[in-house]
Amino acid sequence: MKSSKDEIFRAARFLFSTKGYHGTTIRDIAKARGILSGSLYAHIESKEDLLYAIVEEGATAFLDALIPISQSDMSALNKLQAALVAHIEVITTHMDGARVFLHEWTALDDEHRQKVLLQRDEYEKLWAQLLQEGIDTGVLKPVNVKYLRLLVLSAGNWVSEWYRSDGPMSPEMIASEFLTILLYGVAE
Amino acid sequence: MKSSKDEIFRAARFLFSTKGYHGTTIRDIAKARGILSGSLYAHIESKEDLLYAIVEEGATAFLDALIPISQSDMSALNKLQAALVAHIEVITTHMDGARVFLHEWTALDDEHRQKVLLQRDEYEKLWAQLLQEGIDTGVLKPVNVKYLRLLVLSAGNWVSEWYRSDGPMSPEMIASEFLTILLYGVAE
DNA sequence: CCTACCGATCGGTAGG
DNA sequence: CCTACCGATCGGTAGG
Repeated sequence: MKSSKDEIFRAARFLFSTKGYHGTTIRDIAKARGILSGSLYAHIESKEDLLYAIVEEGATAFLDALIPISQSDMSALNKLQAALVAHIEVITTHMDGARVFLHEWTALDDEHRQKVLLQRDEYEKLWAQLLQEGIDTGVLKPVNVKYLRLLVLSAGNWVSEWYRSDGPMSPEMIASEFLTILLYGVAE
Repeated sequence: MKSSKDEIFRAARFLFSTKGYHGTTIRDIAKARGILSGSLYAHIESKEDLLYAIVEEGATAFLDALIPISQSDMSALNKLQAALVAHIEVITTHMDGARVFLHEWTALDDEHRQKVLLQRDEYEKLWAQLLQEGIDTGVLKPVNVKYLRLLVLSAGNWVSEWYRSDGPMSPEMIASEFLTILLYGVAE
């Protein structure tokens, strides 16, 4: 059962992802649903509230995917692999939401932005722990964890800039190729 | 000699980078220069023209840094190293312009966007050639060049999201650490 | 969800 | 670079 509210969110997610929050008007969203702009306010509180709901949803999707992996009893290497697959799968299966989370959180008001940054900090902390575990157990070289985390998440996040669901690369293939290069390098 | 026009460009670069093109008003830019919005039009043609000038400047900075490296007679490995350093230096020394180029080109009108995308395509082609040369001369493993280029540039581009000039990492250190991980991997 | 608006702000211009 | 505007559009609301 898709409610009107769901459809409004879907339209807003797509438009915010494509044209940005400030580049999207309330009338754009209404038009995508075939209604007039004033009618939106039966379903939403404000444009900013709509943005926050979408960004929060994105942040939560990343955390919900990583937390069970982080808490599992897999080996450090398997955790790393599972986490990279999960990260790229969140991006590729929720492209619009992930893109809005990654790029449009700057448009949030102070209070909402603070909340989202706390979620992002938690996500980054879990990744740092996971990589540190790999180093501590001797499966990863003793590199600077902050650099490594930045490199992994940088490459992961940028997938949202070029991934196309109708392209030749599946999420699993992307994650697998990235992981192989990261683990073993490209020097012959 | 800094002209008024230079100062307007500087203010616009900063504001577009921080709040986005659509999130920045012509009055924001004027205010940063201590003048009124109408007065801007003695120096610029339109808001969109200002955006294009800044985005084009960013695209050209990346190309101007890469082309001499690409055409030099360095070894493939030295080219790769020099190209990564150059890419990260363009980002870190022109943060605002690079960020506007990387994120705000979507706000350009069709004609300007096409021109910028041609520059981006050329940049990516040079990188692909450079990596292919590494594979052909046997210094890099025969991995999929497209994946590798995406991984390298993804990690490189995302630097624009977290780099702070007052932070602990210099551009050279970032490039060096990234290159070491990419070449030799992190698996122990 | 529509009709019918509102005040505020937008990018931009004419004439100095 | 300012004064003084312009028409268009913005996010949002009252009352059905």
